[in-house]
Amino acid sequence: MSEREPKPGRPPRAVDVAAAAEVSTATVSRVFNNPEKVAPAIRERVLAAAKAMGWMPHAAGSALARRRSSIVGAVIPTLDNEVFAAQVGAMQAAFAERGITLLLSCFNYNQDQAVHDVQAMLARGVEALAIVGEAHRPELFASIQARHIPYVVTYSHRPGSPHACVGFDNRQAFHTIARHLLDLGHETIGVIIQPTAGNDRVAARLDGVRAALAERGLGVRPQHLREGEWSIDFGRQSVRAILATDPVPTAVICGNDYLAVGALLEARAMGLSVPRDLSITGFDDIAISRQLDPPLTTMHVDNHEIGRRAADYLLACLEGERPAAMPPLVPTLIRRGTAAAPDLPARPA
Amino acid sequence: MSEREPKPGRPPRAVDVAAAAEVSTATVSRVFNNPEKVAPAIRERVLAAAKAMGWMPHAAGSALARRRSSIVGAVIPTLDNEVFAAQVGAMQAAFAERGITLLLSCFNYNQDQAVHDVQAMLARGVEALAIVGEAHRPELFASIQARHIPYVVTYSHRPGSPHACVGFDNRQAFHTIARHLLDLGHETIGVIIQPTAGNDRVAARLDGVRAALAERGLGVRPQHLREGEWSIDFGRQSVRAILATDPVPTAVICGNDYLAVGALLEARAMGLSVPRDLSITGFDDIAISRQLDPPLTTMHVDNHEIGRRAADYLLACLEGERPAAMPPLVPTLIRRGTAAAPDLPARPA
DNA sequence: ATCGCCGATGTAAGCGCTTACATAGATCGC
DNA sequence: GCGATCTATGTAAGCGCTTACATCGGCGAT
Repeated sequence: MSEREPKPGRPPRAVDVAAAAEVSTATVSRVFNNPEKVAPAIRERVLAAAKAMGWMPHAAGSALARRRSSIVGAVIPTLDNEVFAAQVGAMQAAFAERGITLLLSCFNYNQDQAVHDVQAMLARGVEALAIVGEAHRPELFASIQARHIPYVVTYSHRPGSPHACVGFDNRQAFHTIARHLLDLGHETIGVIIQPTAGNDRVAARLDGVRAALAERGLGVRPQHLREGEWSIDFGRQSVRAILATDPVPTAVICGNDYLAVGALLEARAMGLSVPRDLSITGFDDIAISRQLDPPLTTMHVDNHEIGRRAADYLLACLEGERPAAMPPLVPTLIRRGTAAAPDLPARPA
Repeated sequence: MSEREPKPGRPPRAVDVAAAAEVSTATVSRVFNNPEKVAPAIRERVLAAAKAMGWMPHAAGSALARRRSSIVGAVIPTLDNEVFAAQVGAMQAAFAERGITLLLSCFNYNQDQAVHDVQAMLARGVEALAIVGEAHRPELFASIQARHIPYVVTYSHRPGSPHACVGFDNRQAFHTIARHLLDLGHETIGVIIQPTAGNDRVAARLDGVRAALAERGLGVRPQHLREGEWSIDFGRQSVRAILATDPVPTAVICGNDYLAVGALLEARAMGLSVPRDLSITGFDDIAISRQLDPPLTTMHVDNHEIGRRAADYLLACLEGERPAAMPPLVPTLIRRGTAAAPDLPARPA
C-alpha cells in the first residue's frame, strides 16, 4: 500500500484515497455507499487506505452530489424543560442509528425566533423538521411546505390539525384531570398555568379544564386563575395568591409539574396539609414529582416516546413512505398523594 | 421584475435568482455575503428576487465552496441532566447569534460512543468541537487534532491538562465542600458519588474529598462510600445503606445534586432531621435544590456561563485568534439548610 | 472457438455556491 | 481631454463527492 499523503497540511480527499488504493474515486465512493458493489479484495484495500489516511467522506460534498443532507432539525422552546430535553435526546438517538444528524434550535417561546430558526434550518438543507406545538406564524409552516419537506408537530394533537403530529390531546388530558378532581368532590378549583398566548398546547389545557367544570355547572373564577411563566417560583407565588382569595379553592390544577411542585412546596411551607387542605395536580410527571412528599398526582407523558415516534415518522417519510396519521398518545393519570377528596365543612342543606 | 420560476418543481438556485434580477451569480453571492460590495440599487433587486422565489444560499454548496461549514459540534453525556442541557442551550444561543449551527450528540457516558460521535461530526465538517470531560479514548482527541480544528473540554479544569478547557477544578471544589463539613465539626463523613470509572470529573471529586479528610487525619471508610448512577433513587438507597453502617456518618457528601436530593428526601422519609441528624451536601445547584425543605447546601456552578465561554472560546479560535487559556470558573459554596454542626453526644475526654 | 451478457471498474459530468481574476465604465488629476 | 486608478460586475474555475454511462474482461452457451 503506497499511501504517501499527497498535500501534507490538507485533509485527505477521496482522490487521495483512490490513488493510495490504486482505484478510481468512483470505487472509493462505492465502498462507502454501496459496499456490495465492490469486490471484497478491493474493498479491503480501499478501507485500509482510508483508515490509514484518516479519510471519511466529506458531508458537504456528498450532500451536494447526492442532493441529500442527512440532516434533520428539531425546533423546541427550550432545553431547560426536562420534557423537551427528553424528546430531543430520544430523537437524537433514533436518528443517529440511521446516520442522520440532528440540528437543534431553541426558540424560547418566541414565535419570530421560531420562524427565523426554521428558515435557517431550511437553508442548511434539513430534510425534515420536528417542531414543538402548532401555534406558530403561518409563514413558518408556509416556508416548510414550500420546500416540500416532511415535518411533524410534537406535543399537540388537536383533532383536525392540518399537520402531522405526535402528541396527545392537551384539552382531553386536562379534561381528564379536572374530572378527576371533580369526581373527588372538589367544586372550587384554581388553575395555575403557563401563558396561553401563542401557545396552543396551553390554551387547550385551560380549555379542557373549563369544559370539565362547565359540565358540572362550575367555572374557574378569575381570582383563581393565575397565568405566568412555568417555574417553580411562579407556582409558589401563585398558590399563595390563590389561597388569599375568597372563596378559597380546595384544589389547584397546574399547567405542568414545575408549577405544581412550586405549589406543593409553598403550600406545605405555609403549613397546609396536602392533600387534606388543598389538592394539587401537575402535568408531565417530571423526575422530581414522584419523589416529593407527598408525591405529586399528575399525568404521565412519555417524552422519549414522543421523540422516538416523531423520529420514526420523519424517517419513514424520508424513505418515501407516506405514513398514516398517528393515533394520539394518551397521557395517563398518575394518582399519587396530592389529590384527595376535599376536607369540607359539613355541607348545609 | 421578471422572476418566472425556471423549473417548477425544483427549489430555486442562485442562478435563477441571478436571472430574475438580471445579474450574475457572483453578484447574488455577494449580496448575501458582502453586501457592501454591491450597489444599493442592484442589491435591492437581488434581495427582492430572492425573496420572491424564496431563495436562500444552500448551505452544502457554500460550505463546499467556502471551505467552511459554519457548524460546530457539542458532545455531551446526556440531556437528561439539567447541567448539560443548560450548557448546550447557552452554546446554541451564542452560536446562533453568529450564524453558526450547533450539532448535538449524546454519548451516554459511553466512551466508544463518544469516539464514534466525534468522528461523525468531523465527517460533517464541524469547524470546532466542545466536549464534556477529558476522560476519553486517546483516539478521540487524536482524530480532532488530526483535523486541526479547535476544541474545548468543558466541566473539567485539571491543572496541567493538555486541552483548552472551560470548567472548574473538580478536585478543588470537593475539597472545599469537604472542608466546609470538617470545619463544621464532622469527622465521620459518607460519600455518594457517580461512577468514577471513565469519568475524570468524578474521580477528581472523590479525590478532593479524600484529600481534605486526609489533611485532618481522616478518611472515607469503605462502607461509607457508595458509587453508582447519578439518580435521585440511587441517592435514596445509598443514604439508607450508609445509615445502616457502623459508625453512622454525621454527614454525607454527594457527587451531585440529584444524589443529594435523593439522600435528603430519603433521610427525611426515614424520620431523620436534616441537618441535625445528618448533614447532606450536593453539587451543581440544580433548580430544585433551593426549593426543598430544608434547601440543599451545595455548590453553585453557572452552567450557562460554561456554555457561553466555551462558545466564545471556539468562536475566537474560528476568527483566527489564539485565545489565552481561560482561568477556571470557581463554583461557589451555597450554604443553605442541609449542612450544620453535627449533633454529637458529648465527647469523651 | 465465438458471441453475448453480466458484473466490476473507470470516466466525467455535475451538485450549488464562492471568489480570484478579468473587464468595463466611471472618476480624477493635470 | 487622456491615461491612470478605482469600483462595480461578470467569467469561470473549482470545492469533494456521487452516479449515469461507458468500458472491459471473463464466462457460459452455442
